[in-house]
Amino acid sequence: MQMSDTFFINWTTQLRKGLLELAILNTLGSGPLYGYDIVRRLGDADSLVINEGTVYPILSRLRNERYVESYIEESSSGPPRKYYRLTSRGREELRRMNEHWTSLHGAIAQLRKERGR
Amino acid sequence: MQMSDTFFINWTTQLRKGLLELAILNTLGSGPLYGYDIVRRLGDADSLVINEGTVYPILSRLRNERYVESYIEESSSGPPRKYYRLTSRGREELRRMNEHWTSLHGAIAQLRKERGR
DNA sequence: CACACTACATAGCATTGACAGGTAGCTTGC
DNA sequence: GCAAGCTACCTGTCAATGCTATGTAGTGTG
Repeated sequence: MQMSDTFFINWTTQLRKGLLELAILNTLGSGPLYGYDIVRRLGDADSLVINEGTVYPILSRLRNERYVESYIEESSSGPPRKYYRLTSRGREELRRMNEHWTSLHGAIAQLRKERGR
Repeated sequence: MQMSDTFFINWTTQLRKGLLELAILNTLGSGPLYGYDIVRRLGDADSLVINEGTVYPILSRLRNERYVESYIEESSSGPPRKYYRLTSRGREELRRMNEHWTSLHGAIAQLRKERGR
């Protein structure tokens, strides 16, 4: 790591745009989760560390689009939790997004291979 | 394709942020290119189609960071071309960016796998 | 000699992620 | 019973990037 990494840091921030939506939907693929839990789950991967101020706006957008739906559930320890669950609409959209993501990844891989064509 | 694809289209746009920089640097990995040529080369991949209004600002930024340098060359057909070439600094940065990209891809792949853990 | 294509460049707009800050419930210790 | 700390959710402001539209100009073609 260098001292003046402004460019790199900024770049990684930009790269997350859109990607976080995909990441969150994919975590919800394994079952309902609440916001704070998503933060922790994404935090397992260094490159996806996130905080609450970032996750809630995304969840709101996803709910507005009806890709997820939410319901409140009491917690035995701590305040009540708002769980988010994929709708079938959301599952369909996620499938489509994962496809696009795969295509993007393939395109980049192709460019890297073409070195010296 | 549906009628109200606003979300999906918007999402793909966001996903390109940062990614285009990586794509462009990777195309330059195979040798100097001029802007218009980069537009065509990226256009080979559906998911990376780009136009001039997008590529030139990016090239400017990359030059400001001294990741690329440019030189003018006359063309036998058409106006003179401004070629861009990776600097060694740029090559180093590209290596680092590709690493980060790989890590991100791995993280998403992991989340997709965890379905039903 | 108008039209199309090549080639570069800039301005304004929309969207998203980061950070800071705010509200409130629950648990633990004193 | 109450202060401190953790859990949990939410909002506002800011910065950065990509998109569209637009402009300029050189070269080739019917």
